Amino acid sequence: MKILVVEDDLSLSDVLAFTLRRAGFDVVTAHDGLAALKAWQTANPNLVILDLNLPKLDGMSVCRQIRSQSDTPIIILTVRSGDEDVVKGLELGADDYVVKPFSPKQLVARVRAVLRRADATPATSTVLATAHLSLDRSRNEAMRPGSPPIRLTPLEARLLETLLLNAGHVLTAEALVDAVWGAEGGDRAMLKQLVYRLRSKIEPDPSQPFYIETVPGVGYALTDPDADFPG
Amino acid sequence: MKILVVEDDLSLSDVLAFTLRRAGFDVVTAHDGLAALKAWQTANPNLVILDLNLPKLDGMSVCRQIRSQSDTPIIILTVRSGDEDVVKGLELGADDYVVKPFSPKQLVARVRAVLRRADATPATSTVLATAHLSLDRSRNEAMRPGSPPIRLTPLEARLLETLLLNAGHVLTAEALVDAVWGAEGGDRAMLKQLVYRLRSKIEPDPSQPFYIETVPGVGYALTDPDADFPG
DNA sequence: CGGGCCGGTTACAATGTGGTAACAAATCTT
DNA sequence: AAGATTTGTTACCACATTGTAACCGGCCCG
Repeated sequence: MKILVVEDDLSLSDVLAFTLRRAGFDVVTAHDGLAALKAWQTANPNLVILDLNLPKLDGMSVCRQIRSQSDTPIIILTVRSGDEDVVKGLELGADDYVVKPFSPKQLVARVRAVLRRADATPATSTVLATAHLSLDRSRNEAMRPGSPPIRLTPLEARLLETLLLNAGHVLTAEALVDAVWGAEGGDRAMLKQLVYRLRSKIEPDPSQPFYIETVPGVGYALTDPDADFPG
Repeated sequence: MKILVVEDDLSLSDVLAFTLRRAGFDVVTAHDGLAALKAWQTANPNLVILDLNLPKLDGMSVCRQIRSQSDTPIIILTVRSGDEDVVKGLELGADDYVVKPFSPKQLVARVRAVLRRADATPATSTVLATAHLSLDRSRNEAMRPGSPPIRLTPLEARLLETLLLNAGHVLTAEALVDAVWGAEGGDRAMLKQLVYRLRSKIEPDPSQPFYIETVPGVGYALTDPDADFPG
């Protein structure tokens, strides 16, 4: 996975590059808008992290340019908080945004969430599975051995996918909301709702969940017989 | 939990160390930038509290250095308020900052908040244990060999976590209250209550506690068969 | 011997959280 | 355009969690 980081503050750019590399990504950097576009064309990254105020060509324009030619996921980096800049960035087609200051962990989490969402879309023959349960991501169907496939709605499928990708681990409500709805929209109450709907489809006895475990005050986890002992 | 305090003002440094130790942390101190880096490498702390103006190597550089090699949480300590220094520190990857002058309680609260945020995220081995008892912090479950897991409430889990982190050592009531409830809220009476509730869940015979020992007039301690014999 | 302090225990109220349900708005199908 | 599906919204209930107070018994100390 290759990430293009566009940030004019060199020290911050370094920190970002370091953090992302340590998280296992390839990183390319650019420090102004024009260089960003050039780098984007030559490096063809899977995701762009984009500061909004840049020399030579501002972030908005870069975002618009990239969006007009592809649907590479874009995460906007902005110091201004809580106002229309953010909204505008998202309107331009950005997939998420992070407001400075932010912690490295937070950024990596967002990057992962966006990438997961992005490559979940295409109808590749993605089948995720544990011993008990599998999900055909191209058809949005959940299957249990010996039972007919169950049709899921897109949101339900994304939720189950996220749980499946972390089978055996507890995911916080916040992480799940992020993974399913992204930065905008999404809410603990809606997650509750969605979990309920998913359970009522895949749990043989919804009143006593077998697959989706609740961890009160924390979140949910998918039961995995092959749960990995720490390593 | 080990904390590295980097502060050149010796009297302040002493106060910090004392405060943090009383709150149940291990503390290592350094008084200039170079010593800080050295101490960081050898002590490998879970969190760094970092003054910005230091002799020999300034705080910014120390921060950048540490950040370039790990994501140990960093809290910046600064006397300058409300200007870009703080922002810059945060951009370098610090996780929080505290402006002097500050109250010890406030600092401890920030430290706890940052630590909680830091280790709430990953799927690291969130299992603490002694020979008799272990705690899965991600699920808030206590386990005794041969018995099914016991579900704990968030507060109970935090209490047990604190005890477990200092297994074999006596913790004062005050330290425990601080650890569980943070700077605000919390009360000796509530601790009594919480200890009772935790005991009734994990002690086979609550009337004769085996795990959680009471030290009258002082606090509580968790029994640890591997308590540190000197060496 | 009696009072007061301390910790354990019990009871209860206030609050929070998750599960369930019903309904409206938006979207997709046909 | 009509109907079905999906999603967002709200409300409600049951129960868990937490905070608060009171009570009891031992123990120290005068």
